[in-house]
Formats: sequence, C-alpha cells, structure tokens
Amino acid sequence: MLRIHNTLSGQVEEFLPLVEGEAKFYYCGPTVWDYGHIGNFRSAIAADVMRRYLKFKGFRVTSVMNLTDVDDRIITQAQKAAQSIDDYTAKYIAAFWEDFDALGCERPDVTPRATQHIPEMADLVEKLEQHGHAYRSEDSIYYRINSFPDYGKLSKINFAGNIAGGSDRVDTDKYEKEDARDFALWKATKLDETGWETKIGRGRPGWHLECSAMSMKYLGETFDMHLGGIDLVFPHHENEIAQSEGATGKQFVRYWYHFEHLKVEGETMSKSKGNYYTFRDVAAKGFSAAAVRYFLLSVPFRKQLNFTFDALQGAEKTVESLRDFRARLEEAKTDLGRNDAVHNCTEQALKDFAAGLDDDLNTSVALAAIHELTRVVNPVLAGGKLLEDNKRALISAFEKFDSVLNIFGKPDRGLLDEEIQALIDERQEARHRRDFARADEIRDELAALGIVLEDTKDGVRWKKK
RNA sequence: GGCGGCGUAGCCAAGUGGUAAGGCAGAGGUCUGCAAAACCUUUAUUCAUCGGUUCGAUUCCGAUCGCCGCCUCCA
Repeated sequence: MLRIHNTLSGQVEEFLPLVEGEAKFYYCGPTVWDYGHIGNFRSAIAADVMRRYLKFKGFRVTSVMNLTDVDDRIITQAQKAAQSIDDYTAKYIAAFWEDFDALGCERPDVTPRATQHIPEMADLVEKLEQHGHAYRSEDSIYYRINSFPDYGKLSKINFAGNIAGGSDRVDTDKYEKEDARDFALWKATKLDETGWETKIGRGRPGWHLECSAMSMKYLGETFDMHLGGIDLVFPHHENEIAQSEGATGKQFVRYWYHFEHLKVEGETMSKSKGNYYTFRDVAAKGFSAAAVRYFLLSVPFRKQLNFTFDALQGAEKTVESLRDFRARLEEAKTDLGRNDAVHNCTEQALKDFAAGLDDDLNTSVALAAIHELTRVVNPVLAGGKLLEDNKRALISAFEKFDSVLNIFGKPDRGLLDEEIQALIDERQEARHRRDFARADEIRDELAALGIVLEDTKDGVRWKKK
C-alpha cells in the first residue's frame, strides 16, 4: 500500500488510482536553458524513482514529462542569436537527455514540448473564454481568478492578507488586469515578435498553459498524480488547476507530490553565491554519475537535502561497495541447498525495502534495508559458504532493489585482456615463489592501468577502478 | 509582514510518546606475505535553547534563536 503526502490535502494518503492497476502522472520538467543544475536532477530522479516504484508495485505506468521550450528568455535569446526556437533549444535539450540518461533515469513515456502543442493550448483558452474564466485586454487573454472560487486550494495562500500586508515585491505587470491575481493565458505579440497564429489570435502562450494542455491531452481530464518541485506549487500548479478545472469542470489531479529543494553547504544554491553546481561541474570534479544519483536519492524527496562534497564523497564509497558486493554475489561458487537464516534476512530486506518506499517514498529506510542485508551476506560470501538457493534469491532481490533505485549498475567485467591475465598469472607464480617484490610490482603496474586486485581463497579477483 | 518546512554524532541523515536506523569519516581488532575487500568492536546518557503537558518527550504544546522556501513580473 503506497502512501504519499498529497499537497492538495496536506495529508498522507493511500494512493488509489483512478483505474485499478494503472498509474498516470505528469511531471513538470526543467526549462530547457536551465536544465542542468544539480537540484533539477534531484527532481528528475525523484520522478524516476516514483515511476520505477509504481512499476515495482505492479502498476501499468504512463508518465509524461514536459520540457519547457518557450518562455521570455528563450524567445529573447533565440532572437538575439537569429535562430529559430527549435534551433536555439536543440543543444540544451540534447545536453539534458545526455545527463538524464547518465544519471540512470528512464525516459518518460511521453515528453511533449510547448512549441508543438500550440493548437491544444488555443483550444483550452477558447474553452475558458466560453466558460467565463477568461477575458481579453489589449489583445492578451487573462484568467479571471474571481470566476474560480477554488483558487488557492493547493497553495493555501491567503491573498487578501498578502495584498493588504504587502509583499516587498512590486507588481510590474504592464497590462490592464481586472484583478492583481489574474494571470496571462495568452500574450499578444506584434508581427515582428515571435508568436503563433491561432484561432484565438496571434501571440504566445503564458507559462502555465502548456502543462494544462499537454497533461490533459496525454493523460485525460482527470489523472492520478502530478509531480514537481515545491517552488512550482504557487503560482504554476495553482494556475494549472484553475485552467484545467475551469475548462472541464472536473477534478484535474488527484494527488500532488512535490519535491523539496537542495541546499548547498547549508545555503540556497544560487549563481550569485557561487555555489551553483551543474551535474557537469560535479562530474568534472571526478564524481561518478552513480554516486550523484545515490546521493540525490538517499534522502526522502520531501525533505531538503544538504549537498556537500564530503557527503558526495561518502556516496561514492557507498556505491562502490554496493556494486562490488553485487559482483561478488554473482561470481560466488555455491553448493546446493538453502540456509534458512540467509533466506529469512533476504525476505526481511525485501519487506523493509518496500515498507520504506510505501511510506511516501522513504528512500533512506529502503537503503538501510539493503545495507543491512549486505552486512549479513558479506561474511557468508567471504567464507565461501553461500548456498545455491540463497544465491538465486539474493540475486533476484537485488534486481528488485535496483529496478527501483538503479544504483548498482551492470557488472562491467568485459573480457580479460590477455596481457592483463598474463600479468595476473605471473604474479601468482611469483607469490608462490614468495617473490613478493615482483608480485607487488605487477600489482602496482596493473593499478596504474586501473585494475585493482584482491586475493581471495578462490584466487584473484580483479575489478576496474 | 503572511504562509509553509527544517534544526539529531566530525559529515550526509532516518525515526518514534517508552528510552536514538543507515551511510561516510575516525579508532582498535580479525583475515592477508603485505595490501585490497569483508567482518567484529567502538564513536550522541542525547536529538537548537527554554518552559509546559505526561508515569515518561527527541517525538505533543508554547516561546525564543538559527536556517530554507513561497507570497499576483519572469521561471
């Protein structure tokens, strides 16, 4: 039974999909030009873990992730570069997918882009106009918040208090609006500005429109889950609700799940503080994608995570030893039979793993279950006492763990270079002769090639560093 | 000013009304020719501070301090 914290109710609720056995969710992905910072990828990984866990639970999953490819900045930059929006965004989108793949995320089922859904957005605006939720002002089209009494139900913002109490921000909107809260659905553009000709006129979409139009197109007017960073709760998701429910009269999303942000060394990540890291920055410092993924998912997504290089270094070690464990498990020579103690621990770990994730995706608890299991199995492996049935069950258990977390990676042994094998053989002979100087020399030589040796009862293990 | 989240060992952190998961780092040990890997032992009388409720609070309530996010442009 998966329980998730639903932002809409503010409560932890059991996840009951609209159609039994099917789970459909939408995830607000990054704006393409700003795709790469490490916090964005924590969200992407969170959505990935949600998707994978729903599959683990046996749901048939449909996931949709948008990549925002039109906003003021993109339009400005593209114009400055004298490029089409497609040409301008192509390189960012390619880089995004490269990092997304490297971080072990599965591609969502559908990844629509705003620029390819202009007619759907125009349809939505037209419906809103028909229902009295939209009005025109200076050729732009605005959402009339007064027409939607539920406005604010997600973010629970007290607008009256806010406006009266006074935010220190200044309303810089230059168009005429009926109400300060009203937001743009469609912005009129002049002929020399980037825009689209549609049945509602020439212009470009407001930011919130794309997510309403695209999510309903691919998932239906009501769907199960909507994910995104916590900064999107207001106004973006609040406005999505207003747009979608205003147009259809139906509940838009049943469960809203928001990810908390990353802090860096205890502070907000920002360019001005110089602590703004992209995945590529971190990779350039020598950290592996596996360690980054492990670190970013090691704390429940609804908690802020403090990003430090010390902690990342720890994740690097942890991932390495987990991967090593899995390799030793797969290589283990076994006798027939089954050890009940090992069997029980395996079963318990699977239970604890699922129980952790069932609790609002508590990845910390799920990981602890894995670590406890390795601690039980490691001595058995080291003693060469693993039995066949246990081995099979353990391999299957780790496949299940990894189907959700994707942190173990595929064993990457490859075929032994004959030269390397010859050196390993020579070292063994030297050791038998007790010529340890020569043996160590060979070990150092291999280390320089990135090959690490371990002497075990059954001979020499080696792995790539 | 309004709303929300957080403050647990050197670091990253889970968690609960009944006496502190897990990982990394550190120390000692087992194993090893030496390593590596692995394992064992060890590291918070204490969960920001101060009060309150309770037989009992890190967990509930209140206050204080500190940190983070959101508060009708843009995203």
